[in-house]
Amino acid sequence: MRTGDVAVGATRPMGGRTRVTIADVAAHLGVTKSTVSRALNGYPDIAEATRLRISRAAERLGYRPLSHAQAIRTGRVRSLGLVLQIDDEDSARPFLANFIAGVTQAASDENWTITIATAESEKGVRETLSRLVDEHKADGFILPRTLLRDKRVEILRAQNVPFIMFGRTADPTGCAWYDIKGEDAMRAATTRLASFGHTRIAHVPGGEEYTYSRLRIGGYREGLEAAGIAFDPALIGPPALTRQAGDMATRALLALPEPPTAITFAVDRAALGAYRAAQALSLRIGADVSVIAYDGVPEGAYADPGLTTFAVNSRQAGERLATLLIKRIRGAAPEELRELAPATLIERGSDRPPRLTPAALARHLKTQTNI
Amino acid sequence: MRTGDVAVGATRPMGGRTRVTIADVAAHLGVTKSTVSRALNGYPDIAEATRLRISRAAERLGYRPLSHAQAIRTGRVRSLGLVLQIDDEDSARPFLANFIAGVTQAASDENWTITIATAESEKGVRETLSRLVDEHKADGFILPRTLLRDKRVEILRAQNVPFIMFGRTADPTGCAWYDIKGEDAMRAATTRLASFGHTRIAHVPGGEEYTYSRLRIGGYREGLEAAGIAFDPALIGPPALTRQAGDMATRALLALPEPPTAITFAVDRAALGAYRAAQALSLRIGADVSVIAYDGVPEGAYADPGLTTFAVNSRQAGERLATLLIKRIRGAAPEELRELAPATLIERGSDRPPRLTPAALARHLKTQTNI
DNA sequence: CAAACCTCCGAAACCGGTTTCGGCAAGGCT
DNA sequence: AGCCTTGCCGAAACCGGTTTCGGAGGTTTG
Repeated sequence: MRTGDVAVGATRPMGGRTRVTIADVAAHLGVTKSTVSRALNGYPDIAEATRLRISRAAERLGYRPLSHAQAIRTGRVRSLGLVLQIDDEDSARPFLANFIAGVTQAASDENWTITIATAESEKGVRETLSRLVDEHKADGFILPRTLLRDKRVEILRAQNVPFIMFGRTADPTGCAWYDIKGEDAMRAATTRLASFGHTRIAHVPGGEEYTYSRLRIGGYREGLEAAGIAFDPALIGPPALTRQAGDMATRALLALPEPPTAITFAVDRAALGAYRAAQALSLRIGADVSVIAYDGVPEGAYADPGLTTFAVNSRQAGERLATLLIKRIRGAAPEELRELAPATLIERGSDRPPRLTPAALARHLKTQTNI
Repeated sequence: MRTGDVAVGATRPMGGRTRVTIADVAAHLGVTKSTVSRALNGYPDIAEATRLRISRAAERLGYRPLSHAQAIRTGRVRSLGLVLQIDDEDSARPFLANFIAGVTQAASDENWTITIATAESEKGVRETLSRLVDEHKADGFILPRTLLRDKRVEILRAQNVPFIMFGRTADPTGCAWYDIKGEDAMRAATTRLASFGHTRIAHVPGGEEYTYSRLRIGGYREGLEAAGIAFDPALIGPPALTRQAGDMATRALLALPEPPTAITFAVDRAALGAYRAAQALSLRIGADVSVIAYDGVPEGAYADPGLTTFAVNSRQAGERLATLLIKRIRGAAPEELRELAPATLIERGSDRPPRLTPAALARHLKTQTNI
């Protein structure tokens, strides 16, 4: 085939003109493939002059090694795996775009790529994860939404595949992770509310199977202690991850004999449910009942009043996770690859000094609901 | 190495126990690699009995071909490429999770994977796209957010790389696409408003560089015509893609001597800006001014009153795009790979019969603003 | 019964890289 | 001068698959 011949239509599977291979570079310079390979990969037994000559020629000829051709010998495909669970309509949504942006950014800085897959259930996630591992589609995996006991970890550990978790776990042996200090956020939220004069402060946790949930409850209790407020188990509401559940949890807490005048939520979305509950009970968020939550979903800004929350920088999380994972794949010990980052408070209007005492609030609620 | 030997620590780059290769399967059966390969890939010159024997053995031994090992000879990595532009804070966000879910679902049904990358600018997108093409990280690409004249198309066409667009384009030669009939939606929105009794109906288009924008304006004009309303160029507002821009566009339209009592928006997010404008002008959406938009973002449901909109099923879009692209990669002609799907109307409270005539609305507005 | 054809599979080349091994030449050491 | 290093690179094997080529054996045809 002469140079300039170009496949027409779909004759050639892909890539119009023939690729320039390592053999082309070698022939062009009158050296062997092996020399080119070693020069380009920084082996020590190549003369500096030769290395320069080769890398310049490679550059000029536009030589790009095929990562999958390299992979067959090296066992590295230069790709990071990410298996997302997309179940209920809106779970991972706001989080996702920035997170992916962060991950891909860090990855492409090292000239790696991301292989992404989704599943609808935990079981589905494990199955796709296994498949990707079997077919070696990625050199390592990022595990979002870490559970207290996470079967994904068992799978990867058994196959000896590098991974990093977004979130801590119950059994940390051999695990690298990046996590946000949700416990600090919840402690700060609680002391903040206490400093406003609240004495009955409730907490609505997230999903029990998640590690973060336990941590945030811990932070809440620390906050109470720091403020000198006795912990009341009744003020731990039922777990809530959705608006609907948050609505119910809020109603349940307000129905207590001595209701809270402030509620901390482990999850923004649940906190938005409190707005609904408040409206139904003719209560005003940020006056009759204060709210501080965690996540930083955009909807919080559009609520009325705006939701005060501890926002996580998910773009940065993605970036760090990717860089740490690459280090892990390159051999770093997992114990050295653990990072914690703070959440940042976004003050809006949902947390204010209490307008009523708990007792007055209870009386007020009695007049509203006619049960 | 005896069977049972397992690499400890990070000795072996990945995959604890040695992989079972095609040679293992062949040896186990006393045939050659080539026979196994042909049997598994459905070549016609393998006896049915042999094929069965081989595929059963492969199954039992847990043999999984490495796609990158196959790729080196076949030129196919069994991966779909997706380069996302994540620029302004919240552009692609709600769209993304479901879209990716759809794409990955369809891809993994065929045992393909998705290689994803992001960039912040159009230029960045083109650069990453070129890089992925050069390194053959994917066999074909999905191009979201098609522009009227799209340079990504030129890049891929030049390299003869298969692709499919989410959205139509000005020059369709050689292009496969999937798109939502936004023009139909806008026509329906307009006739619907007209049927409510609105006579002054405005339209706020999306970004001018996008194909859809032009199409939706066309639909709007068709709707006017069908309702027997004369087109008034003054009622085409400035393009708006964000809440902020939608706010401004709404104010501009309402400041007209004969203001519209209804506005159609090419984009939900812009329509949400109208709520702000209305509040500032003491107007009630769904009474003083009606609104119908397009996209189906979740925030629309939480607006008060809820935003009536034409929602696109982005999960389905992802699914179809992936399946069509795979067909394209397998050699189907692009002309046969063009699909249009309808948007579905979600009726909420933002579109109602007008409470005031345009003249009365204008008078009302004069009393509000003291300029 | 030989020639011509199929059917089915083995042998070997091939894809584009990496890595091992060994050898040549120059330099250092006694 | 002879020997031993050391630096540098070529030759060839290798990775895990796919694909071409050809040939053995059985079947059909003339």
